Amino acid sequence: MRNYNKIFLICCNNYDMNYEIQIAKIIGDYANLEWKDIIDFVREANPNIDADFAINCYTLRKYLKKDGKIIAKEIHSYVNDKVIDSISFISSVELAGPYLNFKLNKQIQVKDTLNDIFKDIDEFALSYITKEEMDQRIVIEYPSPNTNKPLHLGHIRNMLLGQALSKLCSFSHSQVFQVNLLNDRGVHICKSMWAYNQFGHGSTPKTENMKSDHFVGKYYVKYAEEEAKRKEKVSSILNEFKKESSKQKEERDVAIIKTLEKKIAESDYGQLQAEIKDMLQKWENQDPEVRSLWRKMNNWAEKGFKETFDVFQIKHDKTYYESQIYDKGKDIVYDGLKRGLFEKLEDGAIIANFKKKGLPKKKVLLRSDGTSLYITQDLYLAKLKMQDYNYDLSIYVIGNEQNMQLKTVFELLDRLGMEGKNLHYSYGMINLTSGKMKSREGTVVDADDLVSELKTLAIKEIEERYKDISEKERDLRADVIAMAALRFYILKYEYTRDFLFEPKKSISFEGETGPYILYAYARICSIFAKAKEENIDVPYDPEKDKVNDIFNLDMMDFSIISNEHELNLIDLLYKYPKTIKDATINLKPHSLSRYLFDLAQEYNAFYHTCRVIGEEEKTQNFRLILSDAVRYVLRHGLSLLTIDVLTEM
RNA sequence: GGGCCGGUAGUCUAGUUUGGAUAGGGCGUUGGCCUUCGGAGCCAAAAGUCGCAGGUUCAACUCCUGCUCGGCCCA
Repeated sequence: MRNYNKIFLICCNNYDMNYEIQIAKIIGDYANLEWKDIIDFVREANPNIDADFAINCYTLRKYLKKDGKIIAKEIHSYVNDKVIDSISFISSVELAGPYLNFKLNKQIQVKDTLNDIFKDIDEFALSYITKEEMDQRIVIEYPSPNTNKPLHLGHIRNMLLGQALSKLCSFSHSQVFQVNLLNDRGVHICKSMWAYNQFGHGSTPKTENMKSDHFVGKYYVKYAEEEAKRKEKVSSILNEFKKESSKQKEERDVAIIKTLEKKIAESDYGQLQAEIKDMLQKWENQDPEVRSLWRKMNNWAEKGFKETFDVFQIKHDKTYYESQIYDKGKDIVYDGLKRGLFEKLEDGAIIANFKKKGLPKKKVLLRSDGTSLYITQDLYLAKLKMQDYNYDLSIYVIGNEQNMQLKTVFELLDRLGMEGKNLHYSYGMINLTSGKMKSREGTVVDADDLVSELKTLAIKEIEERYKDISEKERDLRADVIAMAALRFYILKYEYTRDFLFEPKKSISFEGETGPYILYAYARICSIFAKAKEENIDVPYDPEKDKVNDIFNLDMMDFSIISNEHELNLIDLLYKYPKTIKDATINLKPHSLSRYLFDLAQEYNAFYHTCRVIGEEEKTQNFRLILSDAVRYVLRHGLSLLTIDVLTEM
């Protein structure tokens, strides 16, 4: 005879209130299987069914070779005849065709859930994540910008995703190392430098009273304008050249092409290109003048980035500089060549060949003149990260336009026998109504500008509601609200998805938004403040941000629960650990965002139907503690998304 | 030419990893709710061939094949 008491004991253990596992164990006992074989088939019941969990017994045919309906019938009578009396957390099991519908004993669920939340919310939140899924060493690289222009909306998505992953992973007890790579050398920065030499006249961010990275970006735009102007003058020649050189090899007229090339080179446009190339050359040759200007402009860019990172509360453990590593990694390539992994072409270039689908047929790793490429540096940086952090997992937060590039890098690292897993966290592009964001065409949404626009909007909203608010308090609230709006807006989308940014419509403070969630939070606090005025004991004092440990859950009577909104809230609270697991293990911050919105939404529904203050004491106490549980979970979840809360808004 | 990703009401989107009961939200539209704890809110209604066509299955938004449209990348 199987030992049901054991199940009973586990169920009563507050550390293990995972009802799905308990149900899987019961079925496992019946079918002589491990609960792990069954757990995936225990699902949350469809919302239109009056039950908490359901098993579709067709799914069990894998183990029990019978018709699903017959399996359901047999398990149903087994559970009802032999098990249910010894199990307290299930109130009933019903049969519906192939479905077995389990209803929980709500009183037990409420007590277990609230107990776990207040006992240790971290432990509660992590209770679905296994030990093996924790305790990893994870390097997360983001946002790795170029230093020739300020950060834009695309970087915001990158930063918020990288930051959310970092928080989620370190919350689940992994050691997280956040690193950044500054792409501080190359043609792009030379262009800004060139324009500064032309038009800068020794000005500085200070003399122009500009944020320093915007100052650098201004010259990048100036360069682009200048280039366009000069290009325009030779546009007919360029077109001719393009036309001729795009012809089939046999049809091309080499003489014409050479003449056109010469004409272009002699034009202002050609001159400009030559000057940029020359500057790049000088940079590589350590020319003091070029290097000095380069250092100056990069410092401005980096300083500006840091200010923006501060606004987003981003801190990196380490910053790598492309200028310090771009030339390294050659040894890795030579070593690979020696080991027969790569191939040397007749002209001296070293390449890797691929046969796999989704990879290029070949990739040059080292040019014939021995100079390195981006990919050479990528290999070196991976090695460097391993030296620095000895990681288990290295996450690259990089847009999906670089899918092939990253896939190639990972394949090479594999081939070279580098240990540690690599993951390209490949997020989707943000498009504008006008199409793609292009910095040189000025169609980017600037990160700092967007933040300040949102703040202005938030200030307006606050002033409409509070005439006499102090400027300091107003700005503080506007700050929290604006950032909540921005963060939630970005983090509510599934990360792989491209999405459209419409400035006026996109970021609102109503509906499915960050401020909506903050509003629910503030409402709860408002109830507590009001209760306090009426000398009612409250579980949380919003004014002092202090938890009052006055409610003894063991002494509370949960038999009064009957309202569907109360039950919905309990269900949602119960689901929090599952959400955390999905967000953390599958690296999907948006599940957490959506969950928090659902919880806020359900609380608002509850709020409009159920009074808290002034109800009969048992009900009032229960609703106070339930409200506080919601408040606590909201705050906990929001903090993982780096969204602050307000007790008043 | 090749590879990868996506197509869900007027519109934006969740769900597809692991097939399972009546496909969830938001915005917008229409109509209600302020002498009750905050209207940045709540309730209700209208709105869907889940891109198209096949296939697998007792069962397909979900898996497979082909097509189509869009995005990105490679040559």
